[in-house]
Amino acid sequence: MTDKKEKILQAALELFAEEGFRPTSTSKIAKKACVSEGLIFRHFGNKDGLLEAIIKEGEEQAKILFADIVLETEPKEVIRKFFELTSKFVNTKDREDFWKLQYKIKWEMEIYGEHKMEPLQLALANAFKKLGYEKSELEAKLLLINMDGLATRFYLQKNFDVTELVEFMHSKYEL
Amino acid sequence: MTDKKEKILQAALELFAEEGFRPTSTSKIAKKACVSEGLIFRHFGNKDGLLEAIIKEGEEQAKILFADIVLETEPKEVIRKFFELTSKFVNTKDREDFWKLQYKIKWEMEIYGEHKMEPLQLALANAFKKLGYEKSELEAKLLLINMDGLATRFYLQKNFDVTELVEFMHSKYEL
DNA sequence: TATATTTGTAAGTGATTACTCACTAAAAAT
DNA sequence: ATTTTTAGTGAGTAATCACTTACAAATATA
Repeated sequence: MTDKKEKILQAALELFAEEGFRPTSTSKIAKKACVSEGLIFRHFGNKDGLLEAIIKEGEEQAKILFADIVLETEPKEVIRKFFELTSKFVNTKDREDFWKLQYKIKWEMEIYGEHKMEPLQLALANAFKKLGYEKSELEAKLLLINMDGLATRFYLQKNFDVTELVEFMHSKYEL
Repeated sequence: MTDKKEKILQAALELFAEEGFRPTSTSKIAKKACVSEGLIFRHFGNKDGLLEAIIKEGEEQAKILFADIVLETEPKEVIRKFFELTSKFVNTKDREDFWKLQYKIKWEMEIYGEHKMEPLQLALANAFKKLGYEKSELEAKLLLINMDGLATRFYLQKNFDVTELVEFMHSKYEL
């Protein structure tokens, strides 16, 4: 990975997260990254290839975050760690940009990618089952949907207080 | 409102909902509506004016849907009618397109427009208070966030069963 | 019926789009 | 040391973008 290639990825991540994929032109990315426009196509083939590279890189990080939850056996800890995720989504500017991009892409391309959340959903359902919840699968589904709603607000509504609501949500479970 | 003007609005609504605002070209709208491209600018000034006209038209319908909930005094009925909204969002192809567009626009333009939901949130908070809920405002906020998550899944995930989850959510309240 | 206004079109406009091409400079491999 | 491969550039490309303009047809008003 050369220095300029990394600069392209960084600039593209920021611009895609800010303005979306299609509205961001390759010339703008090149300008921000201080490289020639042609270099983008040398390294990534086309604009879609650039997006793929960004998503692939981010998914590696996501796997690490998810692994900690999925490998947890203590049910209460599974729930707790899940809620802890919300703060990790906005740990760094890069991570915040990446997750914002994920949602932007979802709405722009109209693909949800539910399979990526499957291990997380299974881990949650199992935890709820252990805790004696009746409809553990639905409980897990609902929790994931809550996160989608939370993300929607967090990324789109200015001055939205996440922690207040996360704590409230957390308190609703008998832990 | 001439026949062709309405055809433009209809075509634009469908295309904006499908592909988003900026990625949809005025020439494509004109082609779908079977009118000359110039007519779009005659009637709506520019592309933004066309979007405004669509949103304005849809908001009139939204007000009617919301009024039924806000004017309800029986707390249990307020909650019930709120959950009933989910089915009304997908009553007709036009309505489904409009609400899908609303969310697409949110992510494309990065504005949430929380003020539009304020009367609904107040009505819900009041209902929860009457029902003896401790943190009624947070309860109302959470319910609206649930709807955002539900919408995200419904519009983006194929074969997603809304009613199953809506019923489950509904059952969680002591009604 | 004559005039004025609105509705509509076809053919443009310059700017921008994703992407290519011909070319150099540097690094790696032989 | 020489060849080959990679990294990088700058000036192109045709297509498409939102939008304009000049003009015709339809409609409303007098």
